[in-house]
Amino acid sequence: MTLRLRLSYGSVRFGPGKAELLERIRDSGSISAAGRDMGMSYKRAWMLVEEMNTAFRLPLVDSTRGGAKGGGARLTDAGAAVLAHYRRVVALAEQQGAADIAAIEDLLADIPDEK
Amino acid sequence: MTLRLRLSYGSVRFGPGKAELLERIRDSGSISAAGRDMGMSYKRAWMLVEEMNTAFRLPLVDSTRGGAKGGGARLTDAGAAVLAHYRRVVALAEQQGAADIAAIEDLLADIPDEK
DNA sequence: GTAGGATATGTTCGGTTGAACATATCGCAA
DNA sequence: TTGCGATATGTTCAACCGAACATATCCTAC
Repeated sequence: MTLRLRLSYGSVRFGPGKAELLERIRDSGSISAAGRDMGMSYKRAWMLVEEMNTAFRLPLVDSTRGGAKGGGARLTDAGAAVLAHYRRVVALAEQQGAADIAAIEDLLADIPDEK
Repeated sequence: MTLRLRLSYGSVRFGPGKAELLERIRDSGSISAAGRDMGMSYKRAWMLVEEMNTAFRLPLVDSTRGGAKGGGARLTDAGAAVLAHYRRVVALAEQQGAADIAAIEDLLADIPDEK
C-alpha cells in the first residue's frame, strides 16, 4: 500500500511528481537527465520546473546554459528546503496513519498482483 | 493550503473523490443525489461505486432498485469503516505535518487568489 | 396496470494532457 | 570557429477522460 500526497494552494500544486523531479535534478545535476530517468520528455520536465520557479518567491532550481558539458541545473536552498519539508510530511503521514492504512488494506480484496 | 491524500494498492486507488462520494451517499441515501451534489454525472458516480465494491472483499455501498421512491443506496459497515479510517489518516497527516506544511507555504509567492 | 424515481449500462462527442517532433540558443573546449 | 550537450520554446497529433445523451430495468404506490 503506497501513499500519495499533494499540497494545493490555489492553483499551485506540489506532489510526488515534482518532488521526485527535484530529487533527481539534485542527484543528476540535469533537468533532461532527471526527466529521462522518470520516463518523461525534457519539455515536460522543464515545464514542471518552470511552474515551481514561478510559484515560489525564490526559484527552486537554478539552471545554466552552455559550457563544457552543455549546461546543467542544481537545487537552490529553497528547492532543498521545499523537498525536505514535503518528504517529512509524507513520512509523518505514513507513520502516524500506519494503523488506519493497514485497517483499510485488510478490507481489500486480494489479487491485485504487483505494481 | 489544502492537503489531498490518495492510497494505492496495485491498481486499486482510494482518495478524496471516493471518500466524499461515500460520505454524500451516506447522508443522502442515493448515488444519483450524491453525484449531483458533487457536480458529476450519475454514470461516473455509479462507476466509482462499482470500482469500490469490486476492489474490496465486501461491498462498501448497498443499492436497491425500484420501490416507492425508485430505490436508493446506503453505506455498508465496511463502507463506513473505510471512510472513517481514511478520514483519520488525512486528519493525522494535517495535524502532524502542520509545521512543515506551513514552512512550505511561507516560501510560496503570494497572489494566488482563491480557488 | 401504470406512473414515478432511482439504479444500471451503453454510446457518442469534445476538451484536456502528454508524447513526439522540431528548432533555437548558449558557452566552453578542442 | 566549429562541435557538443544541455537548456529553452513552439507546434502538432494521438490517447485518455469525463459530460452528455440515450435507454433499459426494477419495484412500490395509487
